[in-house]
Amino acid sequence: MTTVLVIDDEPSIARALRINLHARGYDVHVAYDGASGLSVMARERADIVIVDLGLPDIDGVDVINGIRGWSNAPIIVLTARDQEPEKVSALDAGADDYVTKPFGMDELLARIRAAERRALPQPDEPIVRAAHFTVDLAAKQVRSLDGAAVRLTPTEWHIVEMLARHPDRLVTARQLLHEVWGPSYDAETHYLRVYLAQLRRKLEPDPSRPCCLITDPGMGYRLITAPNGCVIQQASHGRQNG
Amino acid sequence: MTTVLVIDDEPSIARALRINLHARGYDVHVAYDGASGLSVMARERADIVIVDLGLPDIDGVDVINGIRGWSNAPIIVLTARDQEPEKVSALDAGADDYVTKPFGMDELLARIRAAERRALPQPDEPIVRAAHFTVDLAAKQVRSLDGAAVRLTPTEWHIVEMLARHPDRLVTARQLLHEVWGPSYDAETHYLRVYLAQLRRKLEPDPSRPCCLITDPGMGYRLITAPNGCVIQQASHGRQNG
DNA sequence: GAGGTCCGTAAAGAAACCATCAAGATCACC
DNA sequence: GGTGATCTTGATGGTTTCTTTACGGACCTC
Repeated sequence: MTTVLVIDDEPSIARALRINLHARGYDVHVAYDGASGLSVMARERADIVIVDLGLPDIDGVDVINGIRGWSNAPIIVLTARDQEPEKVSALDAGADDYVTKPFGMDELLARIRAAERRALPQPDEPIVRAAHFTVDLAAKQVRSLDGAAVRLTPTEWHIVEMLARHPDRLVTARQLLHEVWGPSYDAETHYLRVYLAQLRRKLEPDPSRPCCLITDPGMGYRLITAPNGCVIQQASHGRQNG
Repeated sequence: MTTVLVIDDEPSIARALRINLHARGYDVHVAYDGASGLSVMARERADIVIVDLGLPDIDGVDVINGIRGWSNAPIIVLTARDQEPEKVSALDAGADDYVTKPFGMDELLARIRAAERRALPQPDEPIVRAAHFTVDLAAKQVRSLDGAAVRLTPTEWHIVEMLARHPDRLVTARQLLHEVWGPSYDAETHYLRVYLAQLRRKLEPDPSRPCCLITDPGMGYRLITAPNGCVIQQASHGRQNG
């Protein structure tokens, strides 16, 4: 269940928020000043914070700073102050959104949903496994099977990345040149020969007999992936897992 | 460099955005209708999208849906429509923020910064361990292995923080410059060389042979993490880090 | 089998990039 | 106003990367 912390000293607003949020399945905590807001946040670890700027004790921006010191939970400012400098300072302090009173409850709820959605973990980019190396697209890194990082130049990486984003599929020379060198290099197929040879020297056990970086003569290149349980001749102690 | 795509059919708005964003170091693309907006997005992979709802061809919500089909880039709606149902449907379609015209440029820029900030990864583990030091992201402190705090200048910390937020991942020079010095410093790669040398002097046992703060020539920098209790072996024969 | 096209390999100069030292500029603070 | 810390900028030398040239082999066509 998503927990929302409301920090607002206006009882009517706090009450309206508690009722509406609770009706939609949120777990709601309410604090009526900044100090108790910070302490409730520390205790309850709310998933989302809604904070007024005009609190009786602490300035709202300091509340934002206090939370941002240790939490990345989305913070939505809900306040009557509508001057631009206040919006800017609140947002730059770490607030995620800024809604001015009077506000529409449906809009606020939609903004809460947007904040929730952003907080969901983003799917990671995959790691593409070939028979003798792996391509980690997120880390921009190629590792040999023993886990050692292989150093690639920017151009080399760009080519491997392009191939790894289309595993086992044919990538035409034109596509590669277009993506790596730009639209006016479509005819420089020789660049590819030079760089593919370089990559095979770095990544293939027998560069003259490539088994991962394959040439389709007249067509282009493709990166052959290895099935997960793939048996490699040596490197038996390895930790390649599913 | 952060790339912003503006989809708006009002020339005056589009022009104002282009000028202001460009002046702050963003790379700006402009599309004047939904169809070309979607195609520019597919081609340029903008980091942030600003979209009007009242486009001449496609409805803005459909533009949002079209982008959300394959991209998680933050989308900020900038429109004259201020009815609540439209806000709700745009936000629920996947928009991250909703700003109504007339709008303050400073506020919009602050909302863009907030969207950028959210796109930074937030590691769940607040302490990142490298072979010879640890980075405590919550406490904003670097400690050497014996537990002594290492004194870093604000800029030095900012760089270490950025690297530690992407442990083992490549961080490009542009990303670092953009985050630490601001959007208009993307070309000042020399700053990075100076500061990385400084950091290595403070954090690496042999600064001329870094093992934690690694340069990938032409690509960027990387903070190499160590598993807990890892014993570092002397560089045996080779010279490359693994 | 001659000729052409495509591919793989090697190597060298040019260009871009990086590490380092050090001095000037700026700022906060006393 | 002086002082120390920090940030910016310049200069130099070494290294890496990119581009280009050259050559030999494989394959297909005629």
